[in-house]
Amino acid sequence: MAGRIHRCGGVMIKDEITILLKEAALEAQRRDLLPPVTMPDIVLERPQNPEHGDYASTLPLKLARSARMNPLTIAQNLVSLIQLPDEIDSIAVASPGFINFSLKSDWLTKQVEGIVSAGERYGDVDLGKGAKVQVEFVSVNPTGPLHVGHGRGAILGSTLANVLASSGYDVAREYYINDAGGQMDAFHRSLYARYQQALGIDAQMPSEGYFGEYMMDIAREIIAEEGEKLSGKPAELGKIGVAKVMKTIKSDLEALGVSFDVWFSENSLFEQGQYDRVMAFLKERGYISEKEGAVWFASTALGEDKDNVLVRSDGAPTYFATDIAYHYNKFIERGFSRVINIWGADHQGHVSRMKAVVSALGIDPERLQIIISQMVTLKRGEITLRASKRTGEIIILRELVDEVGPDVCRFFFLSHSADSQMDFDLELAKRHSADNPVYYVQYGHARIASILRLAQERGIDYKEGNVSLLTGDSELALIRKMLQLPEVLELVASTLEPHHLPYYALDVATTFHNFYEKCRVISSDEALTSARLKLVEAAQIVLAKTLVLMGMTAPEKM
RNA sequence: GCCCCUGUAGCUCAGAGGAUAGAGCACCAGCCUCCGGAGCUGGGGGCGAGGGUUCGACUCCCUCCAGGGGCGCCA
Repeated sequence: MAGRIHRCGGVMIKDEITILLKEAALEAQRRDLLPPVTMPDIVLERPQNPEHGDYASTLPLKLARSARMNPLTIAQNLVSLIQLPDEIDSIAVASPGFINFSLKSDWLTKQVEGIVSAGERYGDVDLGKGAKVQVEFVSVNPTGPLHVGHGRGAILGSTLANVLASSGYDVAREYYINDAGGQMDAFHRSLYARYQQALGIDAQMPSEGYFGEYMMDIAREIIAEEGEKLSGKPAELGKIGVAKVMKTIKSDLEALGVSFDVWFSENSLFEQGQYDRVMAFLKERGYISEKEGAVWFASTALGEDKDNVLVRSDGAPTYFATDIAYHYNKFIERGFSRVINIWGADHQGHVSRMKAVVSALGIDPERLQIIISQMVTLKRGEITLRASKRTGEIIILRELVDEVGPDVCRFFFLSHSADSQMDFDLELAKRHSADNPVYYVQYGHARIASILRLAQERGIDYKEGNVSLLTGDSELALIRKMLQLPEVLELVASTLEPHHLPYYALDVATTFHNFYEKCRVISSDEALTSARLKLVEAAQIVLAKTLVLMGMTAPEKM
């Protein structure tokens, strides 16, 4: 049993210490060493200064006020009640009221075995307990190729989905295809105009149409495949066009390493009757009103600034209306316990009314989490490249991926929090490609692979390696860093902030490179060689896992 | 006018109310008889401004300044 706890690494020991503290606090209250005040949440921190141990608690500081006691006294009282478990080397009290825990180094070294035997499952945590969660992302209208902002959402979503899957959730990755509505209409009419023009007929582009050059390319492609037979059949032509655009979108996403489990069609909401059911549901509950010839959702009744149109006076449902049906489908008909949507900053205004409507549907709005990723502006040196599909000045995602590669793309986008807007300077990205943090991390992995290759060539079997020989500072630092992986996963999964991953990857690579500099792995000392090879293998597992979660490659050679 | 996001080192960004605010790049000075130098070690430099809450604020609240986005019977 003890072995199992060790195998799980940091999270387990962290939880163990938390329980220890809580019990000590309760015991202190029983013994009147602490007044019967309500207990705050016990959180363990990772002190930045290694002299302060592996974990620290500020519980005494938090209790001081309500208990009307000196925090140092509380700390000392608590520590006196804690029995030192095997894993812990020492518990120290530090001013003004910290309790610092240091892990035993032979416990630390033993964890290397745990990492190696867990393999690629190392770091996984069971936060979700199998709960069904949907991550919906990208969901771009099939009216043109993806631009860089969409790439950001794609990377965010796919990484988040990876992390949630490793955190015990049953994850579904979904792309919502807006294949209905006004913009689709504009696309059909634009394509038909281009089709006619390509056939030498003088046709007018609709004013709200799509002027990008790709529209002409699609029209020519269709002519090459189908000839003139689609003249007079704009609907049929549109269908072929949408299919072509979707194919491009899929392949652009694949180039970025992004895939989906479900491609959900907006049209299907009408075909399956979900749309009608939801509207009836809302009407029954009095959320629907009619004025000015249109049908409205009474958002103001739910605290919103204004009501929103569901059905336009021309009878066509709005995007909002179909989105309501879509979310009804997600929560009620498909039974997701949590839904995470990743939207661009231009959809920010949609957030609160969507939450309002979800609660109108009788669903706890907390179950809908919306991540807004701020804008991306692409630059080439000082020149800002504006992305707009309608004007045709598109900065295609594919162009970026082809220029800098998917790994650089993913790492770069991931290392910014979704809340911060970002500039992507193509020139800089290319100029810095040699001393890029991406390569720093991947180089670490390749270096490890090379060491393990050499060991194999020399026929070294390190299975029996004795990890307790790993007592050097740089060796223990590497182990400590590796043990943080489950905590990082927990952090990312609970905050839905994948940007912590690249920073962790950088940290692991740094501690590994540092270890490599200080410790020769393959040497004449056979016992030490075996022990260090085990450590190196564990480091490879951690680095590879982090890279894979980020959707990046873990190269054996560079 | 209202709403959302942002302001941290020369640049690009991290920082779950806690101890001496971190990383990459850039700059300066060092490190190769040996497993991959795409590496390692050291150095200089920073929380937009002002109030407040707190034992303690980059972090929470308010005001101001600056930048970005949104306020359609578009999506």
